[in-house]
Amino acid sequence: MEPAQYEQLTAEQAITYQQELRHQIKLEPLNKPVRIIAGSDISFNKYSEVVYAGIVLLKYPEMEIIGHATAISRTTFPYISGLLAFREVPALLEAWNKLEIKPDVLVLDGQGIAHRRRMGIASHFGVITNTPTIGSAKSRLFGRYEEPANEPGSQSPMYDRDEVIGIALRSKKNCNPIFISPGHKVTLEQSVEVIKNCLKSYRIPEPTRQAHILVNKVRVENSSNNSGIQQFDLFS
DNA sequence: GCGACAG
DNA sequence: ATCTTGTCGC
Repeated sequence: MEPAQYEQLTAEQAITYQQELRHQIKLEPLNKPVRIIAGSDISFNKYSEVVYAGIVLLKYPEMEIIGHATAISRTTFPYISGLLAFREVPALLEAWNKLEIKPDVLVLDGQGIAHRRRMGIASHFGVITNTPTIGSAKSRLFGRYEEPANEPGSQSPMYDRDEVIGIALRSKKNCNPIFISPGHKVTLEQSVEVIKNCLKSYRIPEPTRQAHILVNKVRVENSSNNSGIQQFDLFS
């Protein structure tokens, strides 16, 4: 199924589709060393169907920005906990297709396999694009965990029954932890290692933090003109 | 039925 | 997610 058709799905059909996609997830070690990493995010105005998607490319582990791509799209698929991918993936894919260079791994703002059906947005995007992905969420969606110690680097596993599906990581002292889980084509251990190497002095890892800054800038610069799509002035 | 609930 | 000023704590 094409992401452009997600709009037509009912919540029930979306769940059925997740059940099919979950069988395609491969949590294997990364093929090659990470040289380029990317972060993605979405932004939108409240009550608006217009969504601003963006992906930022950075050198790893320097975290130097080397490029980006954005896309302005629309969606009517509502935000439903557990079905986030159906609302955000279509726009993210548009930005993804505009990238001049594809990263060795992509970090998405949300869960990977730390999801009831193991199909968080990171796993979903990774499977349909056949790309290594990592989920880095600001809050928990699913899974049980013990609060990690209040010390940078402290972590504790997230469980579904007796299965480890992610880790709660204290990325910064006195800040709530972030939730890391592999999306596709990467292991949980590598996911944690990569994210740790992406941390600066902020709670959020650089790829996702920069993507967030980018999409908000694009939104503010574009939502002033009522069209929702790129506007060009004839002559000037 | 009640509480939880990525962005 | 977005709307928003000040304010508490390290």
